[in-house]
Amino acid sequence: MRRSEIRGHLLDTALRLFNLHGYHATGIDLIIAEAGVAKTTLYRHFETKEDLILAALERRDEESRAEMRAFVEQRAIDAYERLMATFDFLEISVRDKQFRGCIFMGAAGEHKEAVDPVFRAALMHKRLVLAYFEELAHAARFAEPKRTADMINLLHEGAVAIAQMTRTGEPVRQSKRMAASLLAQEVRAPLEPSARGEGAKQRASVSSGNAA
Amino acid sequence: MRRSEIRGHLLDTALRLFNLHGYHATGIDLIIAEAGVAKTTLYRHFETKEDLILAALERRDEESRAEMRAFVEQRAIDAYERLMATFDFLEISVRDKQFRGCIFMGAAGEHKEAVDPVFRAALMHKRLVLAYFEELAHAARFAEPKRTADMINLLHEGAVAIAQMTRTGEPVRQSKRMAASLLAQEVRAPLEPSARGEGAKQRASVSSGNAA
DNA sequence: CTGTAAATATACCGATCTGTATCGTTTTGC
DNA sequence: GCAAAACGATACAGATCGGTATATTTACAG
Repeated sequence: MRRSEIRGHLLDTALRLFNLHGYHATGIDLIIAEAGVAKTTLYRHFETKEDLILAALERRDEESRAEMRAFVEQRAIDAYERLMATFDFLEISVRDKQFRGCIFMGAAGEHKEAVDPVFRAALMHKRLVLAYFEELAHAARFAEPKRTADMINLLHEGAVAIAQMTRTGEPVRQSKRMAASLLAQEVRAPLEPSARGEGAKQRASVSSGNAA
Repeated sequence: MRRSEIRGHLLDTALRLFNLHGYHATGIDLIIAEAGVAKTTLYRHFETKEDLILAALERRDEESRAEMRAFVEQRAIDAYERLMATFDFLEISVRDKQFRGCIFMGAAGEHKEAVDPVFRAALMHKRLVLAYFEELAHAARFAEPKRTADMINLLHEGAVAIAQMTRTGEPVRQSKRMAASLLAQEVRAPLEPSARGEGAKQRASVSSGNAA
C-alpha cells in the first residue's frame, strides 16, 4: 500500500471497527492490527485516539452525505420524490449486513457531554443532514420547509433506532409510509403552470441558519 | 445503610453512572466509590460487571414501565388520550437535567452483537414497551393496533434520539403532533352508543405474540 | 448473647489501555 | 542518487481495567 493511502486506510479500518464494536471497546492495538500498520504510524497521523475518532467521523460525515445526495439526485428529479427517496437510501444503509446503528448516534451515546468534541462532531453531522432535508423540502415548495424537514428527520431517526434493534429494513419502510401520510397534509406553494424564466431563480437557496 | 438496601443502592448508583458516562466508560472502581461500598461487597451481590449491568437494566425496565403506566393511567381515562399521554410522560423524562438518551438504546449501542445478553435485555425492554402501546391502541379501538403501536413506537424513538442531541423537549412535542395527525387517519372501530353490558368484555385483552 | 454471614479495607493479580521510545528498514521528493 | 521522512517491529511506561485474596470488623438472626 502506498504511503499516501495509509491515512485513509486507517480511517476506514477504524470506522469499520467502531461500527462493529463501539468506540471504547475498540482499542488502538486492534485498529493497527486490522489495518496492518505499526503503532508508530498511527500516532504519526493522529495525535490521540480522540483525534482519530474525530477524523473518522468527519470522513464518514462527508462520505455519507455525498452518497445520500448522489443516490437521491439520480433516483428522482421531482423534489418531493427526492424527499421520499431519502428513505430508500436509508433502507439500503440499514439493510447492510454490517449495520449496527448510526455511528454518529453511537458516538454521541459514548461521549455524552455536550462539550465533548466527539459529541459535537456527531451533532454537527445531524445538523447538516437536517439542513439537506430542509433544502429538499424547500425545493418541494413546502410552505414550512423547516417544519417539514424536522418531521422527515424525526422519522429517519426513529426508523434507524428501531432497525438497530430489529435488524430489518421494515421500520424504514414504515417511516416512509408515515412520511407520505404526514406530508400530504402539509401546505405547499402552488405549482407554476409552466416553467417560466423566473423558475430557476428561486430554487434551492436554503438559508439554514441552524447549521452554524 | 441497612444491609438489605445495599443491592438496590448499588443498582441505582450503577444506573446513574451508566446513564452519565456509558457502560464501558464506567469502571467498577467508580461505582463502588460512588456507592460507598467495598469491592468485595459488589462482587458478593453480582458475579461480574455484566451481571451488574443486566440487573440494573432489569430494574430500570420494570421501574420505567411502571412509571409510564402510572402516569398515563392517572392522566387520562379515555384510551386514545392515554396513547397521547405517553408522549407527555416521555417529555418529562427527556427534560430531566440528567437525561443523556435512552439507557436501553445506549446499552444496545455499546453491546451490538445480537446474541449479547445486554443487547437482548435492551431488546426485551423495547418489546415490552411496544406491547404496552399495542395494549393502549387496542383499548382505543384502533382497527390495526399493532400497526398503530408501531407508529407510536417509531415516533417515540425518533423523538428520544433527537432530544439526545438537542437536549430539549421540543422533539417530543413535535412527535406528539405527528402522532395526532397520523392517528386521525387510522381506522377505528365505531364507538358504542352507550356503555352496554358487553362493553367490558372486549377491553384490553392484548395478544402481543411479539413480546415472547 | 452469641455465632455466622456479610460488611470493610487493602493489597494484589494479570490483562489491557493509550501513548512513547528506540532503532533498523523502506519509501519518497528533489 | 541521496537526504529526509515515514515506515515496521518491539519493548516499555504508567494507568486502569475487571476480578480475587486476606484479614478484620460489623451487623443481624435465633
